[in-house]
Amino acid sequence: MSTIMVETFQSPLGRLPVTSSDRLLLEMQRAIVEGELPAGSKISEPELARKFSVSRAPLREAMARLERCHLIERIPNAGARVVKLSIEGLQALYQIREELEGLACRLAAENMDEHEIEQLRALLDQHLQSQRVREGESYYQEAGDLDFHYRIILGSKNPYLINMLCDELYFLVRMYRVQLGMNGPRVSRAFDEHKAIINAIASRDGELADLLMRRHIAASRGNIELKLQQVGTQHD
Amino acid sequence: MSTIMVETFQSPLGRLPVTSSDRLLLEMQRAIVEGELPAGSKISEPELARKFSVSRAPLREAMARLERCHLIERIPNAGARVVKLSIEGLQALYQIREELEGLACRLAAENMDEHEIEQLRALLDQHLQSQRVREGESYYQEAGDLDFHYRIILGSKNPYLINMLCDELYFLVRMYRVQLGMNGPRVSRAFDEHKAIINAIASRDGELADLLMRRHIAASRGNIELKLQQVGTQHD
DNA sequence: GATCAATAAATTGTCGACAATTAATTTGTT
DNA sequence: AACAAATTAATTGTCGACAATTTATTGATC
Repeated sequence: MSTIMVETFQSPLGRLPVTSSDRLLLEMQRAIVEGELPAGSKISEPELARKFSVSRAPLREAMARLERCHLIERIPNAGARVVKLSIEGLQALYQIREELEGLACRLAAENMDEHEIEQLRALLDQHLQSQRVREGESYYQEAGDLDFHYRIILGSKNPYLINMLCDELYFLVRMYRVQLGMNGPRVSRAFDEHKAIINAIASRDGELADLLMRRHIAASRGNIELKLQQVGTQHD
Repeated sequence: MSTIMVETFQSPLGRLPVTSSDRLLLEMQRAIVEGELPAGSKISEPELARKFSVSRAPLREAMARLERCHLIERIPNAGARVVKLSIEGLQALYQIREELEGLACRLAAENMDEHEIEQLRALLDQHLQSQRVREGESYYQEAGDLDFHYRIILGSKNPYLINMLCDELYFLVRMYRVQLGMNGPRVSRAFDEHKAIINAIASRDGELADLLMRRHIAASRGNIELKLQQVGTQHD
């Protein structure tokens, strides 16, 4: 018996989108992360249902899942709003991220096989060849940085960890990244940090990989904090 | 202006149950955790809807939330089953728990105020006076052990951490605990470990509290692992 | 008798409409 | 004119029915 293994799903669903509510979820995740549905704005069920040409049933199911990944906040009988980005929120989020992705690195160093590590190296080389990364224009937009973290998390082989990071926290992380951006010298530095993390994993040094990932995430947070303070003081 | 603050919600909802689907969620969580809906059994939407005298709409919303806390597993167009308990699942779950509750302890040592710590001590004293705990019969059933971990997690003051641990992972943890039980000498040892953790938090030693909590959880896991192996070999 | 195809039954996903709750508007009073 | 209460409008939560998909059963073929 031979089955054709599909490439690792990096879909937020863990599967191909089959139902209406699946498609809605993906579409709304994108819209919120990219700011098309502005942070803090109210979500009208009838309006969105018309916009996407579906009934409210699958829309509400999609919204339940959006709430799960912290992209919207619901109050019973009152409605839902897109989350707001804040420094406190960022710090609380990245505190968790440091811990969990550090753990993911440690586990990845134990559990990733040589082939997966090789693929990860290839991915980084691919990023290096990208125009935008070389010019320090951006990194976040590429499936790039995301994919790098994704693969390490998947490499941990812990289903709960994978679920929490890839399905729940990452959209919010991406929302901060996309709306407050990574650019300038941080881009190439982030790239170098990724390299170092892979090397640690490849040499099966989980402790080091853990440490490097924590630093990497802390640096990334500092970068976004600065931007947040800038836009925060803009409107004073 | 004076507002009356309600006691910390230890409701899984973070609020009082207002809607039908809220009540359904609580009821089904209890039923699954206590094994009334047996592990691995299929869930029939029409049947359960009749049983609880509601339509399928709120039932499906409750099921979406049950999936979120890993109590059921759904396959699109195919149905949902109650999760099965396994050693691999337990290990993956407790691996996360060690990390996150360790973090929670560290943060709690920083962020809990004196009053909260005092309340926590009072809670433990209360447990000690409980008949069942003194006789080593059980600990898990009390809101007891749960409440202890709950309060520390709440004490971390990190909303994402609180959400992940209290709303998502804890029901599965309780399911392992309730169905595979804690009894015998482990009960009083667990109590002593709780005491030590509080002391560390009270002396603002986050590092120690972290360490002690990790050990506490690891010990608890070992205890459940033994039980799982027993029931696992029973049916061979 | 076993295997596969076709049909039938059951279950899930989606829809439109109604009931309950909340928010907005209007009206009346100070 | 400002505030409060009552009414109106809008939104959310729930329901029953239909459509699409999957599972079970039946029947045909080798």
